[in-house]
Amino acid sequence: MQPSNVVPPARFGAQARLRALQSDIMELILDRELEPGDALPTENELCLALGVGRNTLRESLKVLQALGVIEIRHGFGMFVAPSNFEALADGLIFRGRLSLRHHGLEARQLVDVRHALEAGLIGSAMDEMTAEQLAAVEESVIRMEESAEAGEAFVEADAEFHRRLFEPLSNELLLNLLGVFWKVYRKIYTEVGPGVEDLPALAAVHRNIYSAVAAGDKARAARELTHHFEGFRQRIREAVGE
Amino acid sequence: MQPSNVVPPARFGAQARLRALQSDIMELILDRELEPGDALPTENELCLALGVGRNTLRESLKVLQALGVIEIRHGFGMFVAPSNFEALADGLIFRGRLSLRHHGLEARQLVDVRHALEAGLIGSAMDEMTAEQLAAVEESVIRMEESAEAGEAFVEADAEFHRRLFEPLSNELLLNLLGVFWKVYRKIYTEVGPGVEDLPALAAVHRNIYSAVAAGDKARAARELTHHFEGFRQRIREAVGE
DNA sequence: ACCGTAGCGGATGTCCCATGTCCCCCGAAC
DNA sequence: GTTCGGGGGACATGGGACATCCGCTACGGT
Repeated sequence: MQPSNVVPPARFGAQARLRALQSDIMELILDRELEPGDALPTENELCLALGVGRNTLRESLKVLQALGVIEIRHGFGMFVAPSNFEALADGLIFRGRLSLRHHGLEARQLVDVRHALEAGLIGSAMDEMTAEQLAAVEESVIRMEESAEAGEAFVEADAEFHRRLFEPLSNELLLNLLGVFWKVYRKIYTEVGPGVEDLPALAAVHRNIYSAVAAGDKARAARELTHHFEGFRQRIREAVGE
Repeated sequence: MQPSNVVPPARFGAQARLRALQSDIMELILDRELEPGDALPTENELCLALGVGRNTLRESLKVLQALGVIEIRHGFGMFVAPSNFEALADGLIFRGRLSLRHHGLEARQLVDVRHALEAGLIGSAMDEMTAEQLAAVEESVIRMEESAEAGEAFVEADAEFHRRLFEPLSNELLLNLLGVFWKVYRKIYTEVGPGVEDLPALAAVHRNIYSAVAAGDKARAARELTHHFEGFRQRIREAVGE
């Protein structure tokens, strides 16, 4: 009936079996040479093919959906999906917020990871940056400055600035990862941040980063990025130190 | 029937509702001030508290488990978990393998991300490294060399080497992330790798990295790491170019 | 002939229930 | 005091029923 890959003697841990089922589904996608965008078999067909019940199957399917492996469209079908890190961000944000209730260790580590990523990569990004890309970065800075002058927050321009900074690496996966940490940072920021932000100062920090990049001074660019994060680390310490 | 926080007019996408449920569960953990290791309410209690059926709840729960937010122990209960990136690695490995069927773009990007992480962080790690930690790194290299001489593969020593290299940063989260990319790299490596590995050469590469670190030469350390990855990028190109 | 809409079929979403499995706890026996 | 085994609670799995949604098609009006 089934390929014999089902339920050894159930002697394995339940957790391992669920992971095995996820692997089986991914293996099936690879075996059938499905490409992103292609439809998967229906739930019932998968139940039969994998020899598990619909509930069990759906639990694995949902996990794969959260991991961005598949996309599920209600009433239509399931498809191999392009990358999607949304769920990862949510999980990390949760961990950061959870840690803020204690000593904020993980929150600081999350910020440190973003810091390490950006400071470590800025040099390579500068090597590859074209004049157009540099101009795009400055455009984001200008939008920040305009917003700051008008007293408006500039979340969007901030995200764009950092994205454009690393676009020259032309690594979509890396940009997604940086985007995740940007989002995590942003969330932790609003959690521990002060009621009012010093918008002009924040815009100035980005202006400094830009000018270091424009000058081709990698060491200074990394240093300016460090400033960008250092103040925030301090604030976390204060927030949990109370 | 249910508390009324359910299904506005069901006008929302199904995907969004599932994500909202996950958020609700995480909010509930934060509200009740549960710490890692604490037990969550039972499934039935959560069903009542959140106003959803058990299956729907379980699908969200499994996602949170995969994200490392909670830990489910069969027959005992559910608990707030320490970080766990296992599922993330599986998802990334899948994407890499999937891309190898075509042009290997994502596989190369995955390797590039690991490269960028390690090369970008090695400098900071060297700043913080103590003599004991340096000795531990060399110990891993020696184990590699011994294994290579005996003609045995050294997967474990390899993982340990890279982990010890970045332990000085004392950022558990970052080490987990690097561990994920190590695992992804390893998997892609065995997928496209040659039947036989040049073990002595591989050990020598690590020896070179170590000596650059021991000498305190950051630029050379980053360069040696680049060598470590460059050959592999080439092999991916060959594997998909055939 | 064209277009808008109502209806149909199929697939996923949600839920409940029954049964299997596992784990911790505690009491009894040694 | 230690060990073994039963009990009870909690999760795991499977199946079925019904709700909901989506894309397609066929009908009817213009």
